[in-house]
Amino acid sequence: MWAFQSPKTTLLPSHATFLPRPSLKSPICSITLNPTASTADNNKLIQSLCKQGNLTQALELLSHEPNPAQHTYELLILSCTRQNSLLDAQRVHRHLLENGFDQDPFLATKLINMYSFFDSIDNARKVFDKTRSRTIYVYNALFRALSLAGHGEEVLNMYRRMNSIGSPSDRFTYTYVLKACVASECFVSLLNKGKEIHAHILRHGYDGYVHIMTTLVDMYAKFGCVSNASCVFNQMPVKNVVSWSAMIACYAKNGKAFEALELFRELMLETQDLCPNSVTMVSVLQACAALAALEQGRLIHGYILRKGLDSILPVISALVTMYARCGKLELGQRVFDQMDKRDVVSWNSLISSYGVHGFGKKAIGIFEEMIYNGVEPSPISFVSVLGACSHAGLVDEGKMLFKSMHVAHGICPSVEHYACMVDLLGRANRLEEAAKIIENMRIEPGPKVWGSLLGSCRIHCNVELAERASIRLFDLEPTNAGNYVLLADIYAEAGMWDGVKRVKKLLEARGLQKVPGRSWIEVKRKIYSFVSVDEVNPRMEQLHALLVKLSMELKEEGYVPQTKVVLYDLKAAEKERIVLGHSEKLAVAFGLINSSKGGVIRITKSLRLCEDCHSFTKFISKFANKEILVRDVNRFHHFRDGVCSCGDYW
DNA sequence: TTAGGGTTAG
Repeated sequence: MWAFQSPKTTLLPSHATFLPRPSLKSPICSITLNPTASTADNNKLIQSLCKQGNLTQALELLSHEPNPAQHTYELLILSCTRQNSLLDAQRVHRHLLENGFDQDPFLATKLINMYSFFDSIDNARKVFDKTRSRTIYVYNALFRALSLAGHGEEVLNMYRRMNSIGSPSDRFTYTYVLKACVASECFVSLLNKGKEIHAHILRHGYDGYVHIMTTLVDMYAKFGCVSNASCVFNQMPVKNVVSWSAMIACYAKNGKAFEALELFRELMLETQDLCPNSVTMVSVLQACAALAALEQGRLIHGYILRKGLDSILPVISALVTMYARCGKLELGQRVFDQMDKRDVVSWNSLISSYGVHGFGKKAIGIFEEMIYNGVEPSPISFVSVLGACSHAGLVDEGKMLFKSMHVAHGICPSVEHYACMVDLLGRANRLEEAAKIIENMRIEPGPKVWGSLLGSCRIHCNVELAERASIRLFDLEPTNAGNYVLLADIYAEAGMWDGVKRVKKLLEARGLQKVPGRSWIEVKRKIYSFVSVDEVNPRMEQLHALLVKLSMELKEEGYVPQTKVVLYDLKAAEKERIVLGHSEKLAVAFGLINSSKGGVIRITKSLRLCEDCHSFTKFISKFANKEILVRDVNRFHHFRDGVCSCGDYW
């Protein structure tokens, strides 16, 4: 047996004593061997080298030791992942096979976890396949690895086989299998699988485990099934801060920002023993950003400072986004400037913030500054910067960036990137070029890409291309009412009333309804919401009266109502009455009544701002001498003195 | 031996 004596003997533990024998020099790492050391000594030495992080010497010693212990391999595997060295990991694996440990289920579990860490899923699978004694740990490790790698269906198939051979699941299995349901593209079929597993959990009495139930809340959240998620959450016998955070995140991510803030309020008021943490705060900030609830966001920022959560990177990135999305770009920039360290997500937050405010060149500048600072762009960096180009009409710059993605940064364009390019070209009325991009795509264009094209067709009223995109969209997303409405809008603008009727019939036949646009405004920390067809809102009469008065006055100043988007073949006066009731005009009127002199009116809209509201708000900003900030579904419009920051390009 | 929620875009 041979042991190595490290030159840094002071680092070694007391058991690593060396006999006074003539020593040999290792050619590789200049450490001295002790030929009399026992296997036990060698194992101890390798283990201590691993614990010290000295993987090179541990491996060198391993190559001379034919009888390493199970625990030695365990520490070596851990050390390889800590040092992020796949090559060393494979060396350990080979050694382990040569020494007859290939059927050890404990080490198989460790190896599967190790290969999962290195994203080497084929190797993880091979280890599982070769292990005959498949304990629940081995199964769980593979389920975890496959779920993380996005192979959800494979996990579910194996889970079925596992059940059929009578191999029992444990509480860990359920969490991994639930995760598998959302680790796949085939959402519809796997939602049903998730529901089946939910039933298994109830049947086998696992519904008291907080981890499993929280994973279940998260699974329903990721499928967009908010009511199922809240049902599970409400029935949980024990909830902790993670369960609350999962439910708040569910609301924040699924367009229920009001509910997210309300649940956070409940957490603060009704649970004395639970303290929100950084993860909770990120979702709460997202909800504030979605509602443009600046005052609430400021309060949350104060809470974050008091709790010392202001140095956590995801929290700061969410703060940057919150301020920018509440119209306070300069505050977002200030938070970013004060960061001690930044990661790619922080940079992406700032890039997209400038993007939604229409500062395309500035967004490109930040993107370049990020690279100059040694931060490699991520796929989302490109989505952000291409989006910024699109809002600002920077077509050539966007095309260059798109090209550089693969050439300079080795990132293959995904569906999201193609959707950005289609949007960029489409908005700039280069629709044929946009269609050409889709034709030449190397991957299957999904609904996002066709949706971008249809959106651009709506802006430039291109009936022929819109029909082409719609055929694909109605097939890919048969229940998305928004696509039908866009096509109907295009027909209406083109005066093709038969087409409008046809699409409306299709919408009805599929049991779908047009989702009305909604606008919000925050006044004295309270959020007021408006929809155009709101008969129960007690303020409606007063707001309508004000809008009629304003409309008459503005017409004298040159305002001409744009009624071409009304989906009915009606007389001009009737169409005018309909567009005057749009939700953002109601919010503007409410803001005029309730804002202080010199105060900015901030409005958020759930859809794209319509042309009439855009023109109306420009006039109001001039003749009421008001600064109005409207965030629509895509970007900001900053109205001041009769002009909009988008330059009428949106 | 293994587990749950979050960051940026669309």
